[in-house]
Order: sequence, then structure tokens, then C-alpha cells
Amino acid sequence: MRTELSAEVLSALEEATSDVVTIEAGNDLVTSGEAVSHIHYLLHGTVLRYREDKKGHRQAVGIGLHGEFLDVDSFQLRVPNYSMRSLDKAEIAKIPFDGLDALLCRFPDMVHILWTSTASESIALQYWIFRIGRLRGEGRIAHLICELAERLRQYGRFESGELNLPLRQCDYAEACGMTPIHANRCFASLRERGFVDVKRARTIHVLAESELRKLAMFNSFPVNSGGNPSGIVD
Amino acid sequence: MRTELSAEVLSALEEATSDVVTIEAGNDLVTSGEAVSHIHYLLHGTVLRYREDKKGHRQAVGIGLHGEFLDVDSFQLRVPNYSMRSLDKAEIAKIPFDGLDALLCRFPDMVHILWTSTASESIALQYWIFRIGRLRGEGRIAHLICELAERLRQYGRFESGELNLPLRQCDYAEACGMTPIHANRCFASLRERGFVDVKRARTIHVLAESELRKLAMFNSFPVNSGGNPSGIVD
DNA sequence: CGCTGCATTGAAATATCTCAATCAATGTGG
DNA sequence: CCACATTGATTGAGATATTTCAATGCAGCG
Repeated sequence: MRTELSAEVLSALEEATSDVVTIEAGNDLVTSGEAVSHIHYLLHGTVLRYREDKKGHRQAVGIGLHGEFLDVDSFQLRVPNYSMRSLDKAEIAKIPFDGLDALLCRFPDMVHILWTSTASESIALQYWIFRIGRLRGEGRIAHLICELAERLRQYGRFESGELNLPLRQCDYAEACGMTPIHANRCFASLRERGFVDVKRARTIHVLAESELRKLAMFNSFPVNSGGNPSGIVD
Repeated sequence: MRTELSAEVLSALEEATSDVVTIEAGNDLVTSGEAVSHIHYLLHGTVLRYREDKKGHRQAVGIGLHGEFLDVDSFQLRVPNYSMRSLDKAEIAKIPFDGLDALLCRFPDMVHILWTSTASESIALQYWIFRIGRLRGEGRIAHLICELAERLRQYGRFESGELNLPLRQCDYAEACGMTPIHANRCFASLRERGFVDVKRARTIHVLAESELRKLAMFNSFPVNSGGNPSGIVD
């Protein structure tokens, strides 16, 4: 989740950062079951969080956008229960736990900021459950598009209705609990209805956001404080 | 999530409790979008957390068992994004935010305990997403049964393979993102296969847990520290 | 007995998956 | 520039899974 950070806190975070790494597209930065010693802050890029079954089928359980903490929960749990993979060339700040501990002493507000990030994450996951549990194919894709649009907009990166992210159709499929083939058909249907247009590779043009929202029963996404907090979709 | 609390912390929590309320089966104790001023600790009973769409269809996004905090995230976010309903006669301790603040000052460890509860909740939600996203009907029901069995077992309340909870088939359906009719057929199928037996109303006899686990690709559930943390299901 | 709340069943309509190809864009080496 | 490999999108068609609608069954209870 995105968090507004004061300049002071920001520079303290920067100080606490042990490493800034660059990860090529398609590589894992965290592996499920392997203990970590730091949390990640995404400076640039897009990251997919996922769980895998024994057949190697992935289920996405989150998408990290730039400017977001990726795994604050690991600060408490130490061993991630998911893997994370960058979808493009990503730049990531690693903030070690011990540095974080020191930081929390110096800036007590930091506790609230990070803890809130964990809590927002929970709420976001509940949206995902709703999406996969209550909607059918078309609605699920629409719902995810709405979520990403909403988040990018709040970060000021949703200009001219363009969703510019490195997600492939099969990534949408993994996030929506469906086959890539079915995802493709849902995209086709949304396109036929005139709701979206896939401009070029991986750029989705949102043409009728309100229709998408209706279809997806989407209400605004909880990016720290934003929007309609009512769980009732309207 | 269940948390092991020291006697000292426990009594402090008790002190901080403003109210212990009893809620009859089927009543809401928290309503989505309505600000709260305290968190809930479930002393006795079973609680369903859910989100609702405009048609009134519910999607469960969590099940609270006795001995668990129900909504620590509200301590950070103040406005719940979900509703909660008791499935039986429930006894609930309300711990007001300000009391909690005071408590956290006196017992710094408390931060870790509660924060961890929030983080575990996230992990649990990821299991739910996996369940609904990657499994089909039978597997989903099996997965939920495994989760509940696992949690009850860790609390020492899973004697003689009996799942004794007030969940109706339609509650399983709401949690698994499917129609109650379909849930019924999945139960029937699990019964025919000899994996479970529904003894009497609302009591599920688990006959072949290992088979259930295999079917559900279930690996142990994260109830604070327990089990195989690897996300790879085997 | 006649409710009521849940579980169960049947059958047709849809949605989704699976398998098997094809297509379009892009990049690479010669 | 061409031949070829690669990656991701697209299509078709049959097999399954799931939903929907409409009834029935079954037990507890006033």
C-alpha cells in the first residue's frame, strides 16, 4: 500500500536502507518459505505476489506498484508465505529489520505507518476475495482493471485513461483465478462492449470506467484513507 | 488469529476491556463503513466476517473462532471494510482504542502481538484467495474443512476428528465463493468418497484428513508460527 | 398439525476449462 | 534482408463445472 511519508521520515528510511537492488523482469525477489531479514520498498517497477501449487500453477495474491511497501508483514512474521516476482525491470530498496527497529524507536509514528500498511493490505486482500468469489470472468477482469486504475490515479499515474503496466493477459488470469484463455475471452468481450481498448502490448485504454465499475460492482479501493469505506458495493 | 498471551498481558487486556457483550446468533456486531472505537476479542462463539454486494449476496472473508482477535486492523484503520455476524450465541470483549493505546505503552510487547495478528490475518486471506482462485468446488470445501480442523486442533478443540462449528452449508458456500446448492453437492461428493461424514446438524466428522488435504492441496495454516511455512503445497 | 430453517434432488442453461492450432509482433543470427 | 525462434494473443470445439429455477424432504418446534 502507498503511504504518504514526511520528508523527515523518508530520509530516515533512506538512511535505514541497506541496499538498492535492480531485478530483471521475471525474476523472484522473495521466495515462499525462505526467511528474509529485510522488507522491500518498491522504488520503480511492478511486482507480482503469488502462491504456487504443486503443479506449478500460480495464484496471484497481490500486485505491488512503485512507491509501495511490498512485504511489511515479514517484519512480524519473518518468513514470507508467498513469493514475489518482478514483472519488469524493478528497483527495490531493502530495509533490514534491525535498521527498522532502530527507526521505530526514533520515529514512533513509523509504527503506525507500517502497521497501517499491513492492515490496508488485509483490506485489499478482502477485495480480491470478493472479486474472485462473487464475480464471473468478465466482472473479475473489470474489477482488477478498476482496482489498478484507482490505485494509479491516486498516485497521479493514470493519465488519459491509460493503464500502463507490464501485466500480460496471463497475469490478469493468475490474479483472477482463471485460465489465460478465458481471460483472453473476457478481454475480448470487454473490448466488444466498448469498455476498454488494448492499444498496444500491455497498455489498456479504459474507455468506460463507470460501466466497468458497474459490471465489477467495484467501489473505491482502500489506498490509505481514500474513498467510500462502505463495504456495500453500489 | 489466535495468540498466546502471558497471564500478565491477559489480565491487562481484561482490565482494558470496557465491555463484554453477548450477541445472539445471526446478528451483526460490526457493520461495514461504520466507524468503531474498539477492537473485538471473541471469548466464546463463532463469527463470520463478510462483504456484501448490492444484491445482498455475501462473500465471507474470514471466520473468527473463540480465543481470537476479530478486527485488530480497525485499530489502525478505524472504519471496518467488512461486516461481522455471529453464527451462534457469542460472547465478545470490547477493548477501546484509548485503553489499547495505554496498554501498548505499558507493555511494548503488545505491539508485536497485535501487529502480528494483523500480519497473520493477511497470510490467512492469501490462503483464502488461493482456495477460491485455484481450486474447484470439492477442493474448496475440503480446503476450508482442513483450515478449520487445523485451527481447532491448534487450540486443542478438534477431538475425535469432529468439526463442531455452527457453520451451515450455505456459510461454507459463502466462504468458498459458490452457490449453496453446489456446496451441497460438493459435500455429498466428499461424503460418497468417504472423506467426511455429516453426523448431525452442523457437525462434520473428518474421516480421511490426509485425503482431504491432498484434494485441497492444503498445507498447514499459519496460526502463529505453526507448521510448514513453505507456500508450496504438497 | 402446520410452521420454519436447512438439506437435498433434478434438469436445463451458462460459464469455464482443456486441448490443439493459428496468428501477430518481435528479436536474432546469418 | 531473410529465415527462424520466441513470446503472447487469439480462435474453435468438445468436455466439465457451476449456476439457476423449481421442488421435495426432513427435523425441530410451538
